[in-house]
Amino acid sequence: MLKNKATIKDVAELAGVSIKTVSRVTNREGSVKPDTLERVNQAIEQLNYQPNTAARNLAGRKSYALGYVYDNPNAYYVLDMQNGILAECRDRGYELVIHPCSATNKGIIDELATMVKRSQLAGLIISPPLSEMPDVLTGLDKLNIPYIRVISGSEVQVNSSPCVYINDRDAAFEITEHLIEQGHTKIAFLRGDECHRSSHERKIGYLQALEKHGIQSDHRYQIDGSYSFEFGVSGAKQLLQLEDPPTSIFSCNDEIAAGALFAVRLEGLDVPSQISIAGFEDSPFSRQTWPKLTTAAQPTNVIARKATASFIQYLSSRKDDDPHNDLVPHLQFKPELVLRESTLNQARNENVN
Amino acid sequence: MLKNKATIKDVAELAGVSIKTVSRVTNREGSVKPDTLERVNQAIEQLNYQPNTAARNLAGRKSYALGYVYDNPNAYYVLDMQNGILAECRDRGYELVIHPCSATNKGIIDELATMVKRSQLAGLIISPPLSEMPDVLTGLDKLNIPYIRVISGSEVQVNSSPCVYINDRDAAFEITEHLIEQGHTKIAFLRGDECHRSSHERKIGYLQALEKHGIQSDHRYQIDGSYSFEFGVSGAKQLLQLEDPPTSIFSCNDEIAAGALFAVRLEGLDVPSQISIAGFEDSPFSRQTWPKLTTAAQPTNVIARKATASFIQYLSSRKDDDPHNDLVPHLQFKPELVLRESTLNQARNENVN
DNA sequence: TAACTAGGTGACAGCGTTGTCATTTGTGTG
DNA sequence: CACACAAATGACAACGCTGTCACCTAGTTA
Repeated sequence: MLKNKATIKDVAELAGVSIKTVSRVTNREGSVKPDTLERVNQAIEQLNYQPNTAARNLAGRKSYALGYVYDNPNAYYVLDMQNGILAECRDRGYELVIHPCSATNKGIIDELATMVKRSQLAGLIISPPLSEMPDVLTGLDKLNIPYIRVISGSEVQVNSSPCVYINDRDAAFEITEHLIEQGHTKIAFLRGDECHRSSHERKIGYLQALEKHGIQSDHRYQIDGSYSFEFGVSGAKQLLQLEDPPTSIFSCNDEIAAGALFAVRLEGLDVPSQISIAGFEDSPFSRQTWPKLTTAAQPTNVIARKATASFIQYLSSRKDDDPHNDLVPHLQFKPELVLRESTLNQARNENVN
Repeated sequence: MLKNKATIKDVAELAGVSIKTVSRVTNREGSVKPDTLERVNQAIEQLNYQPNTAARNLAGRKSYALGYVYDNPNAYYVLDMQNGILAECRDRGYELVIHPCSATNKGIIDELATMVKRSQLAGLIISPPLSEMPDVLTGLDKLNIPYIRVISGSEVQVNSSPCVYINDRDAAFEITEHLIEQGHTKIAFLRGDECHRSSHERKIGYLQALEKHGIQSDHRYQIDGSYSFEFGVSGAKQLLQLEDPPTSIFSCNDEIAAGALFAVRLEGLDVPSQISIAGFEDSPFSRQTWPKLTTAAQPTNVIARKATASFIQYLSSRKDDDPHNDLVPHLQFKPELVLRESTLNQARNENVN
């Protein structure tokens, strides 16, 4: 296929040194006299030598590959994460190994361990819901596999592993407050999957906003479900059948909101004049409805990139014998409120695009 | 937990064979007696053995890594492809390097060449629209980089590179014929992106069905656009404004169909009793509408998997000095008609789930 | 002067797998 | 029964690199 590349031997021969010395140079180990260094570098340049990664990995030492582990049904989210991670990896000369898996799989830890070993991964990047499962994390800790995780959380947990916190709680608080400011007091909440921490965080934010504004929390308005269009439809239907239905629905994500919107419009209600609907995530769903959805934007791509950058930094600086250094990265992001027509009475816009 | 991973030696010992025989099994080289094979496979399973990629790459002249190259806005499609490829790669002990890129980028060939070299890839898997761009293909041919591509096409092009053909044409024919059987004669067609061959193939199928049944093709009913929800909305609106609007709309994919469905229902029309709508692809969109969409299912995951399997087989069997052997894989798939409520007058179902 | 240091350097043994080629086993033939 | 020939299997040397450890200088100390 491609040209046979120069090996370390060729370089050594040309520079008149042993292969070990060449290795010292390429790995910046030091202990090389300046003029030897010069000669070797010249030979490397002349032959356009690039160390063979396979041989390098085989022979031992660290690897230049990360793994991205996910179990998330949301294709948009996963691809956004993946693209962000990939962008940073390319920049830093790292490889990325993708690993979709099933969180319910009992042998998940073995599976991950095998993969890490096989591909000689330097560490793992883990997104929800896997990143929020204690068993998985302690399993990895036990095996001493480094990882950074993205989770839903409003506060940094000190002394824990590298982590990126998405402050869903405060963002949900803001969305709810926005609805209250629009004059709503009967605000329903459609919650996503039990196993996603974001479901709970967003609900907490919702409840806190109600409390702050002295609105009684009403259990009939709070329905638990899953992050799906279908639940949005059924949840909204259930709400509308109440003798005193809500005037607004805050859905735990855009997919649910799209379902709710669909169901509500089928009942002949106008959005937002008769009922307001808000989502969360700023996924394509939120723009592919009419009216477009008010939501909270989490720039997943950017988050993934920054997380990856921090993680790489962390990996190369950390000492194996000193796990408790102060360089453990803890990033925080808060999704931004995005106001659109689905909750804005005054700003109705008939244009779908 | 198995900190020390099993090597080929351990497997060989447990199975009572030489390491070479184990290698034969893991690489499906053949020349292994059934009962030996059985024993080795059992040992592999028992030890949870996974070949070390670094060692393989080093030892063999070939590499055990593939690249997946895509430039496709459809997250569901990309992820389906990716998961399928990945599943097969895992089975075969191959690594996968993901490479999202921009088809409009002028230096795309250089970009791919660099990546192939850096990651020592054995070959590339390419999906539309990149797989349908002649410049890209000839560029890769020139560099002698092996690839398999997935394209929309109804006929095998002999003497070309490995290829997977998705017979969109015949499937579109069937969908159109189904609409005709339902009594429709005013059938509109909303076409997707110009640069996707599938747009054209599906339209050809549509036209052929009209012709076969003696229905005059009407240009006012045929609108070109893009694979997006927005186009579905605007396209449908445009159709409904005709003084003689169509009684059914065949959309080039589910996203367009979902948009069309949305627009049509906003106009107060009932689906399917007043107007029928069909999509294509069987994406989640097709199930997240009400009524659910009639569509054509292309099992992307399976297709990706089989394509990968053939490609690996091809790569390991092919001789560098004999590029024109008869083993060049040419797979064909035809999307299956999926009948749902959006086109079935008799079978209306109020249940959204 | 001998002994001791430390900075440079090289010889060599793996790392886990595949390729090559030799060897063993089985099968059909005269 | 011996013989040829194919199928199945194994022994062993790569593959390109790093880790270990021994060695060789000079320069320093007592």
